[in-house]
Amino acid sequence: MRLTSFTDFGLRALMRMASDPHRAFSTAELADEFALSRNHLTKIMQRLAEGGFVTTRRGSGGGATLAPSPESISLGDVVRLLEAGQPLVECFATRENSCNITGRCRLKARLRSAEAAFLADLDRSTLADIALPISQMPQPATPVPA
Amino acid sequence: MRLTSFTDFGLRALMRMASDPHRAFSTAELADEFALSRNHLTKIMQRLAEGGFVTTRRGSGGGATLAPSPESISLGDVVRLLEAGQPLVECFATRENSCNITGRCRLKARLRSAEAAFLADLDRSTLADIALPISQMPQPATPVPA
DNA sequence: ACGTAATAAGTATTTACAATACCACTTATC
DNA sequence: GATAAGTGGTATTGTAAATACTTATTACGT
Repeated sequence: MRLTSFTDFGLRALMRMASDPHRAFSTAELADEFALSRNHLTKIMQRLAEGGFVTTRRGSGGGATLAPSPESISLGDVVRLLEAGQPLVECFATRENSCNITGRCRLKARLRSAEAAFLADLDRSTLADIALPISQMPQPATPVPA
Repeated sequence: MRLTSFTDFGLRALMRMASDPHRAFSTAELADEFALSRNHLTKIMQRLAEGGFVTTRRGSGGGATLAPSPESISLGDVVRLLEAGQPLVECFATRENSCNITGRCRLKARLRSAEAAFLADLDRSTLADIALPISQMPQPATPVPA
């Protein structure tokens, strides 16, 4: 049972951004914190922007900012967005799956139920509950003045 | 959010075997039903055997048989076994993970809780609840007599 | 009873594929 | 012109699966 790294990093980014909801965070800054390539994180941010969780702005002073308030974003909603199109098991995916007992299978319904329970549990928390205050962040490497 | 194919096929195999709990199923037979290579399924069966869910016997007339009764095997237990060592997110895996906020992170606990909710929901069902009667199986290719 | 053939699990190695991540480059905004 | 998001392509890694081979056990013919 595994979430994609997209979801993992997406949650971390939002957790970080929730600590200062009106500030714009550049992908460069966050990527540096996560020790991840900036372009890779950019793609994750795009998904978050598509989902309406953040707004992005180019250019100087730009970056990504939380769109709604941290209290109004449930963890379940974030996971639903980022895990969209990620089937729990193969037969959840397409109508053209290899399972030849679709329709008679009583396992599928149980798995769906469990998945729903997972998300429902996450819905009990919002970004506000997990915001990571900046004071608790590890010290960034001090930029050496030239 | 995804289960490994190991878990997927393992559940399918058990579901199938639960329909006739005392019969020995050969990996060849089940692999054929699932359109999967026999050796691959063998590895899955080995894991199920290690976990005590089935017993295997070599040689003619051998195969895998459900060890306990279907009623006493909860779906949660099967998933726990087959997904063992499969971290929900990276930071669940090793102490040497890349996340530098371990300890202060409040996300982790929420994810653990959700994972537990997932398994708890599965625990509400047993193999007996999902057994697929043989009469409902698709017709196997008729063996041509020589 | 014994030896042999057939059945079936177990093991090792390799291959294919998708997820992950990086790099080079482009576009927009201050 | 400097900053920062966005895009396309490519390498890498890890999972999934197949192939080829080995070992164990039963059944059956003599």
